[in-house]
Amino acid sequence: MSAPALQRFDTVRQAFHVEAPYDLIELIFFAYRDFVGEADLVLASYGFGRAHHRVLHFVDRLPGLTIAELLDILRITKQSLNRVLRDLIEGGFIEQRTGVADRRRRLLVTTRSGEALARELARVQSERIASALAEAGEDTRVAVTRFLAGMVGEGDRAHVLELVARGRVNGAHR
Amino acid sequence: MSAPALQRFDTVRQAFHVEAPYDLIELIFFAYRDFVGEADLVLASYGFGRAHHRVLHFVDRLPGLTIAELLDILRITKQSLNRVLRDLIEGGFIEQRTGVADRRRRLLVTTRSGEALARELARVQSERIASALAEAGEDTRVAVTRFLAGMVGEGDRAHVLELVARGRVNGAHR
DNA sequence: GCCAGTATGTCAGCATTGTTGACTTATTTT
DNA sequence: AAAATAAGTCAACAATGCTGACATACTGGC
Repeated sequence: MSAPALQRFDTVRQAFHVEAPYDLIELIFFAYRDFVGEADLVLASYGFGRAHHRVLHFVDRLPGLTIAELLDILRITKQSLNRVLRDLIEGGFIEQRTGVADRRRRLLVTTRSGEALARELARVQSERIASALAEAGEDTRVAVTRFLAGMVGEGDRAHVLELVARGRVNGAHR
Repeated sequence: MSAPALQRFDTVRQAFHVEAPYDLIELIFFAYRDFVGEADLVLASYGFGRAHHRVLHFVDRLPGLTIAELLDILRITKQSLNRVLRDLIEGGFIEQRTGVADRRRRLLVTTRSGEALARELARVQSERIASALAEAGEDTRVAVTRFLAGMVGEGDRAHVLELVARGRVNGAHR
């Protein structure tokens, strides 16, 4: 919708007292809370937190990821990243390799145990997603995927969709 | 699905190398990041954070909420809640009233400016949801609602759905 | 009316994960 | 050789979780 069109819509919405989708706002909160909460339990037994999960997940999905790319995905500072990355490297879950074309770069890859943990976390979350999709009806998946993509900021959406697709390809090749 | 049925499903899944829904796992991360990120910008101009948003939101939606109920919704400790609640009360966004039936209880309600801020935040988030739904096709809403409800932990789902419904009723009455 | 239980508030300390700012090192590009 | 880039590090701080301990006010049962 264009900007003027949005303004007209807004006027109409106010005139008719269209209610905000409070049910969805709240369900997003509760769904996310439980979605990440279950993984947190697994992580806690390794002494890790959510930040470690995010790093491990994307390194597993995008092997050879550089620090700069990871910072861009997570939108945190390198100081924040370094803390959790150090934990993962010292724990033997992630390894750094020096870039070939550019030796300044650190290419991140999971070790065997890093991959195992990443997959275990993905499995837990997958099961919750699968059961939610099953309850909602299997044709729900396309709708949900499109909805979630639409929730991503417009400026970032193309990039995010490209990353998600890149992850799929890598995943299929391993 | 029953537990033995899930085990059989798992065996089949492994045998056929069924991929986890990595696209959805990642889209949930990116969608949530941007969904709350936009509200964070508004909150920052008031000197508030996400924790304040959650408290303000539920007090606005469920006027007369008690501390105990709020703790149950947010799943945090009373010490954590008290810090942000104090900020909101001192800032004049939330008021406490003594319970009538039970004078130990503190019934929480938003002030005029608290209501205004809560509605402003809800408006920002509503617009993102509305545009995501519009892009995905309007019939998506039912599917997304069911999916999100299915993502909530089973033990909590009935309670969550009741809360969401209660909020709607109150909202219509104001 | 007393007493156990409940609802709330508060102090102190700590962990995780985010931030800014400043600076270093290694490497590539110009 | 100089400038730009990729990454690492130190120090300090903020937001938001946590545990444990204890205080206050009120209710409900006996």
